[in-house]
Amino acid sequence: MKKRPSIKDVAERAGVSMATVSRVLSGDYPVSGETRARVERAVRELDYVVNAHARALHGATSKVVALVVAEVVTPFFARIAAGVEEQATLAHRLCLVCTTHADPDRELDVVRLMREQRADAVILAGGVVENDDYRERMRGYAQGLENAGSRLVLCARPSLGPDFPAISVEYENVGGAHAATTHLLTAGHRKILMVAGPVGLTTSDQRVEGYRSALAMYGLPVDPVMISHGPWDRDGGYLRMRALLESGPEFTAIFAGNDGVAAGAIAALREAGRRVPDDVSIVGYDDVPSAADFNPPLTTVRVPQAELGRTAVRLATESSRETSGREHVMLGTHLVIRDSVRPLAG
Amino acid sequence: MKKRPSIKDVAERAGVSMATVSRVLSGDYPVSGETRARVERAVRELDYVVNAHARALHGATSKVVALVVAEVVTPFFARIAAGVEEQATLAHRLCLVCTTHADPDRELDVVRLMREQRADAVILAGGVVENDDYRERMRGYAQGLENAGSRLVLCARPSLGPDFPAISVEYENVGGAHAATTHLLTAGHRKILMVAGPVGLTTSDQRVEGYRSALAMYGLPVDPVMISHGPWDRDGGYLRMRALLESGPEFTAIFAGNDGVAAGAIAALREAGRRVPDDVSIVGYDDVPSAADFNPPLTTVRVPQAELGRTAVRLATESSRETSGREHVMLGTHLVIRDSVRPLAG
DNA sequence: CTGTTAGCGCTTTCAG
DNA sequence: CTGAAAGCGCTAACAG
Repeated sequence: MKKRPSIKDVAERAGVSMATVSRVLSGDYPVSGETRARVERAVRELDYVVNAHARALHGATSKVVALVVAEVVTPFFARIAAGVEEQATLAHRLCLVCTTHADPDRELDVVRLMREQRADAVILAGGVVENDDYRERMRGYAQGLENAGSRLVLCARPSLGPDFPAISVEYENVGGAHAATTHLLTAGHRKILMVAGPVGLTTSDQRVEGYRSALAMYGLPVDPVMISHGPWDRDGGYLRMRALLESGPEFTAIFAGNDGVAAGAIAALREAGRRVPDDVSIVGYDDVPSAADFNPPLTTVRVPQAELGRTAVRLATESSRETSGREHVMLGTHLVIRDSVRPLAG
Repeated sequence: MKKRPSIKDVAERAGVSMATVSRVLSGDYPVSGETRARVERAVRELDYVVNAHARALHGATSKVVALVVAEVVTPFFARIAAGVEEQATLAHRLCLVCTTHADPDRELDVVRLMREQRADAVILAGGVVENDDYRERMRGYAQGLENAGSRLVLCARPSLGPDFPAISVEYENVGGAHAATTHLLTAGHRKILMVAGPVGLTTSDQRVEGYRSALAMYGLPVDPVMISHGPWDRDGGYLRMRALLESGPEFTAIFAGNDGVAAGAIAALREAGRRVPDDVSIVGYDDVPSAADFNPPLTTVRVPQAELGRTAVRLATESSRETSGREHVMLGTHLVIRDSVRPLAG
């Protein structure tokens, strides 16, 4: 295993100076055709590739954008990641992906690693528990990243205000929940259970807010027992629905915090002999790719995850000095009507 | 935006030499407690972080593993990615993700980028069309990567033989298909349609092979018209099933090349008034997370994607000089029985 | 234990 | 158009 060739080797082989090699490699510089050809041949013969690190030592940043998420398996994050990767490629950037498992310590480590890498942008994606600790942490990141020449992007989570030195890309989370609930309401349902996520998690809280506002719009009171908080994956939905069925309030419809919860709830409902949608209607959130294959096909709220990811990278890589990395964009959501909601009989 | 501090600034502020700073930063070196404290304080006050690039300029590689896949949204790849990321983190590596959209040119670009980055390992994951061009390309990668000190890992695709200088991590793809088909056979089905992927794609071809071998084991002939090749996503499954229903052979069961195809096929079947599993049984492949929520819950083959990803990284980061990056591991698959198969009536 | 001094591989003035 | 030389920020001998 011989040592890999450096620009010096190429220069020697081509009989030119290192500077010349560097010039033909970077392209944008007048070099005589003959010299260029010789260098290119040497490069090919040596199978030479530049050392990105040596190169990055000069410029301020390093042509990579980093995506930091809690985890990467759920369709929600996978689709954000796909959008980020796609746009990063378009912007001639590499895409680094890290997970935190929602652990602030891990997040701290990861953001710092990204600083070490001199990433152009660090994209923090997904809901969070938005307490003081969080805000302070973000302020620290923003500062550290900013005077390292890279930008912080908050994606699929609330903006921290127009004065906060970060780009934000949100989606109409509250609006989507409002629309979902309204859909149930217009179908005549009044006893609507909301099976939400953990208390405090922004994504879930906003969805609860949309649920509340829709009810309010109909002049209906919000009964706290109709809102269940807890883990919002399939298991959480299944377990909580089972408990609710056993000793919970009456209901004719369910607004599930996300499609995973909806899947679990449907399974529990079916086990209990309640037919969906004949006996109980349900709407989900996120529109995971398989929502159309659920039984019944799930009416749910489509979230533009890929677009969130793309936009995050686009803003981060294009943002001009004027805006100084403080822009804020809000993407829309919309209800996808399938077959899990029925007008209330009677 | 002032310039970011370098190790020199820290040294000055702490009143020591750069070497000393470097030593306390790397940790593994005797430094007096007092000096260490002073350096650490300076680091904190300056909010200093090392420059990973400058550091990487010394060592041969750069603590990153790269994952190269066709795309990142489907659960199959998302789960491999999750495994890779997880294990990379354990091995104190960063995880770079790139997509090729199955375009060889793009793949070439990406692998070269990874070489520029001095990645420890480059993991190529997912099925491929295994022609001469492919083999030659891989040989080129392996060579380039090898004498750059990093390793090539072939993941979820066939090994290129024990002499090929790459690590391979496969799963029992043929075996899983064999088991799936046998499951249908033991339920009494004889007219089994195989809705496979594109001809030549290793993943699909192996599944067809398992289908054939199971039939052969039962002494049954393999009728070519019973095997449909084409795009193997939900749409492909839907469209092809519709065509098959209109003017295809008779069948009582279906072996779908993957769960997406199964979902599409089920949708088409239902539209045509054929009940699943009462009229036709079906088994899928991959066991996507939502397979249990399909209508009916889908019997399918579980593939250990996360484990494939983890193993790929583990072998790449742990492989010793003796094995010289040539190991080959095969992971198991198994049938997950749910509710989409019924014994053939009569 | 600590400082000095070479580079690592590349880009970029500054001179030809 | 091309070359020489000065670093970029860090680590790794080599001396104290």
